[in-house]
Amino acid sequence: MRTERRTPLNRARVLDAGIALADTEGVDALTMRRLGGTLGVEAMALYNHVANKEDLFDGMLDRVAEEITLPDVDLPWRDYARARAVSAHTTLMRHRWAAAMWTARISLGPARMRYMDGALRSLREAGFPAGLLDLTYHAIENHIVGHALQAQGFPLEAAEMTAMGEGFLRTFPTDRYPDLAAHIRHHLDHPTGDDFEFGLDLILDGLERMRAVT
Amino acid sequence: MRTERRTPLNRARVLDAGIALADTEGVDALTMRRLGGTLGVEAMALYNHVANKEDLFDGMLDRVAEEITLPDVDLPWRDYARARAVSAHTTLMRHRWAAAMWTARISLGPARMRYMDGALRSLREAGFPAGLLDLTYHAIENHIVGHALQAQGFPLEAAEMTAMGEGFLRTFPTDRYPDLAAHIRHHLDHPTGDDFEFGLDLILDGLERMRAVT
DNA sequence: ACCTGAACACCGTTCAAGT
DNA sequence: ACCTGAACACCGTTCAAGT
Repeated sequence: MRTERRTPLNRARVLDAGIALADTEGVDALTMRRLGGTLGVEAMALYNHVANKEDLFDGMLDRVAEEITLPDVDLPWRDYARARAVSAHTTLMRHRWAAAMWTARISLGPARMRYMDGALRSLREAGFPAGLLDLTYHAIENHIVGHALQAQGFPLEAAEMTAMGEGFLRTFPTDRYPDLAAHIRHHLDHPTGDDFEFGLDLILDGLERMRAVT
Repeated sequence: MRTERRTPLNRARVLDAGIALADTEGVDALTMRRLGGTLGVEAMALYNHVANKEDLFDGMLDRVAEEITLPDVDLPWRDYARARAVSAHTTLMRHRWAAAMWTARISLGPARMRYMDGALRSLREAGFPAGLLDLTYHAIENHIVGHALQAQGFPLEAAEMTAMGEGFLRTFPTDRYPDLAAHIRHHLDHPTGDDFEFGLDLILDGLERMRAVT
């Protein structure tokens, strides 16, 4: 049985395979050799399509950014900000490894530039003055990334989550840290965790109030 | 010239050396061999004091948590939350590598447990009901971590920052992303970035309002 | 143009051996 | 009790060589 010669690699296929590997096995499992393996190719072949591992991550990140739905530019700023934040949040939940790189990397691809520029434009057109605008943008963005990073510590499956928590609480010094114990128990009872939109609306409400004043 | 026999290693010295190395050279430069080198010891000797690299990071993180000043428990919740958030923020700015691990790791040492338990206790005693309390805690925490992660992408020195930005803007498609370009320019003009407290107060104000209602 | 083999300078970690 | 040498199974990356 002869294995068919695969269609030649290209950058997009390398990036997508990288995302798939990081999604399923974790970002630590993403090595050039393993990534090559999933594509039926030696590790060195990847260097024809990405400059190095940094460039690979930057490319993966921008491809993730493409998955974020940018709202209609004519929406009121609050609806625009809310819709884009929710979409960014959903996307980062699908690709949890991306959270730690999301704002920490300076290198921006076109999709991330569109994302940022659109958000900033919406705020400016809503009348946020220069200084407040940048603070506003970061307040929202920090919440998105902070939440995604927090979610990273938890397993994806609810059952797995419960098992982890039970084992955790068994050895936990509940009497010394009663409030923390209650907090952990709360996480076990509410594994879905819709607290993203709670914090988001808190921020958006505050921003609307500030905008009205200035 | 004979080198004096050093006082034997212990866990605290290993952790502190790890923090110092990560602070100065970046977390990627923190390898067991290099860390051993800074302590005048072979890499393998470290395994007498930390179980493995995971354990090393967990230990370092808890030592960082010790640097956070926990406010007086008798303070009103808003003052407590604000003081602890500002102290956590200052600490994470000193140890930027810690941001990505801060909430993503489940393994908690005693210092982080004290930090979390104290924060949760203050909110509970202020009358936040069970459900709201956990949302509140995360809203604040997400902001701290989100901001720290965002700061990670920027160099520490103002001069270095300006140089980076100038080079960045030179090749930047300003006409295609005018609002993003303005945002970057804003970052260059305000390298200090006191936007942490802006977002923090936004959240705290919103929380106080919710607490008053319930 | 794209891929591979061999090689280099690293990693984390184990373990028997030293003091 | 603490440290080391040697070793193992990996890394990212370069480069000459193959098709």
